[in-house]
Amino acid sequence: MLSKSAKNPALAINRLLAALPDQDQRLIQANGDCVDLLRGTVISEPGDPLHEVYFPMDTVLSLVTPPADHAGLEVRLVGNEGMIGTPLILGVEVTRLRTFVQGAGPAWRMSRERFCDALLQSDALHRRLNRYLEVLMNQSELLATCTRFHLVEARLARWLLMSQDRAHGDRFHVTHECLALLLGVRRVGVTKAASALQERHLIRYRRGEVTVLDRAGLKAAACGCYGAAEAMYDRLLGG
Amino acid sequence: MLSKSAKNPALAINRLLAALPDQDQRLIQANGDCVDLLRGTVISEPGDPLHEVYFPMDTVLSLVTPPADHAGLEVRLVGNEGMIGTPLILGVEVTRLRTFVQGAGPAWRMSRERFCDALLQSDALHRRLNRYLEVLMNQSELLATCTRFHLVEARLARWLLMSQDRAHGDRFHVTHECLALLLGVRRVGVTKAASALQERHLIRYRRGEVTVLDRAGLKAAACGCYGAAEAMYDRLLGG
DNA sequence: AGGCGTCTGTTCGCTAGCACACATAGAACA
DNA sequence: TGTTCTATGTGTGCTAGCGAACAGACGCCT
Repeated sequence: MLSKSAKNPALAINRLLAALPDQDQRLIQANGDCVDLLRGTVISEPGDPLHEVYFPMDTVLSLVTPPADHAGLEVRLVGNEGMIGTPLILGVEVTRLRTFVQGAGPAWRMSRERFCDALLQSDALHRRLNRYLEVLMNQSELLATCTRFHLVEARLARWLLMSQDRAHGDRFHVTHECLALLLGVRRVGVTKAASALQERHLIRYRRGEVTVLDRAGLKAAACGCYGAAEAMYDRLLGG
Repeated sequence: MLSKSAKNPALAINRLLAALPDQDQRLIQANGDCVDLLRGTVISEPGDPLHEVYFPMDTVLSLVTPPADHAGLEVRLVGNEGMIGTPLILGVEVTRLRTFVQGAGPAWRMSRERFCDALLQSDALHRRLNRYLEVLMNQSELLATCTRFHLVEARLARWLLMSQDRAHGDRFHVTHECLALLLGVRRVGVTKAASALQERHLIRYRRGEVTVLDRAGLKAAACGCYGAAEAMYDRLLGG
C-alpha cells in the first residue's frame, strides 16, 4: 500500500507547510517521513480512527461521503494546498469520510501523536491549520450550493480544473465512472458532459486519461465556484 | 434591533455552555450579556467583520450562502445547541455567510475581544467549541449530499423537525417564500411539499404559522439526514 | 489469435423541479 | 367598506437528470 520514498522531503512543496518559519518546518521534518501514495489506495473509511495525517506534496486525494441511501459525493479534493486528517486539529480522532488516492505521488506523513505534539509546540502551525479549517468550512458550504444549482457540465469543468491545479500537469487519470461517483450523478451524465467539453476542444480523453487542452476555455465553461473557492484559500492562506 | 433583556442569563440553556465546569461558566457570564433577538434581524452579511458572538438560548438563526448567480441556500440552522460567530474560534474575523434571526428569543452575547480572551483562558471552552466545529464540518458535508439527493418534501420535513428542536415548541413562524430560500427551491415547490405534508396530517399551516401535528410521522417523511446530523452532535458533544 | 474485462457511447421512457403566469384568500389599513 | 399587501394555490409547458439496458471499442492476457 505505502512504500517509503527515498527522495528528499522538500516540505516546501506543500503550501500549508511552505509558509511556516524555518524552525517550525524543522519540527515537522523531524517528526514525519515521506511516503508515496498509490492511486486507488483507501486511506480511511467512515468511522475509522485517525492514526496519521498526510500533507500531500504531489498527490491528490478525494474525500467522499459514505454511500448510505445514495451513491456518495465528493466533498473535498486535497492536493498540496491541504492536508488529510483535519479532525485531529480540532481534537477529534475519527473521520466520517472515505479518503482515497486520486492521483499517485509523494506525501509527508506524521503519526497522530507526533502531529498533535507539533500542534502544541508550534503556534505558527496551529494558527495556519486553523485558518485552513475555516477555508474548508467555507468551501463545503460553497459545495452545497454548487452541487444544488449548477449543471453537470459546469461542475465537471470545475472538477477538472481543480484536479489539474493539484496534479500539476495537464494530464491525469480518471474514468467517467469515477467522476460520476465524485459528482454524484450517473456515469451517462458524465459521458454526456465530457463529450460536450471534448467537442468544444477544451479537453481530450481516452480510456481514463484526461488531458486539459484549453484551460481558459474550461474556466469559462465552469461555474463561478471555481474561482470562488480558490479566492477563499488565497484570502486566508496567502496567494 | 436588539434590546437588553432583564431576565436572568441562565447560560445553562445553551448546550455548548451548559456542559462547561462552573468556573468556565462564570467566566462567560462575567464577560457577556443577554439580548433578545427579533425575528428578521440580520446579524451579519457576507464579508462583514465579526464584532460579537451569540450563544442562542431560546432563539433560532439561519445562515445562508450569499445569493450570487442563484437564490441562496441555508447551510446552517443554529439554536441553543450552537453559536454564531464560529470563524473567531479559528482566528478568522470575518464571516462569508448571511445570518438572520429565524425565531425570536434571548441569546447570550459576547464581544469579539472578550470572547477571544475567554477562549484563551478556558481550555474547557476551547476544547468544546473545537468539537462543535468538527460537528459543523460533518454537518455541512452531510448537507451537500442531502441537498443533492433528497426530494423537497423529505428535506422540508427535516427542516421542520430541526426547527422544532431549536424552537422548543410545536409552532413557529415561517412562510413558503422563506422556506424556498432556505431549501434552495422555488416557492411553488414548497407549497406542493407543504400541502402534501398537511394532507397527511403531519403539519398544519396558515399564513406563515406552521404547527407540527405528528412528529413521529414527520420523522418518517424526512430523509435519514435528520437523525444523522443529531447523532453527530451527540457523539461529539454529549447527549 | 482469441477471449475477456474495462471503458465509453447511445437509446427510451420517466419524473422532479424549473420558469412564468395568474388566481384566490386572509389581513391590514384607510 | 373598499383597497392593498402578503401568503398561498394552480396550471402549462419545458428540461436536466434519472433508471435500465444494450452496443461498440480498446487493451490486456494467455
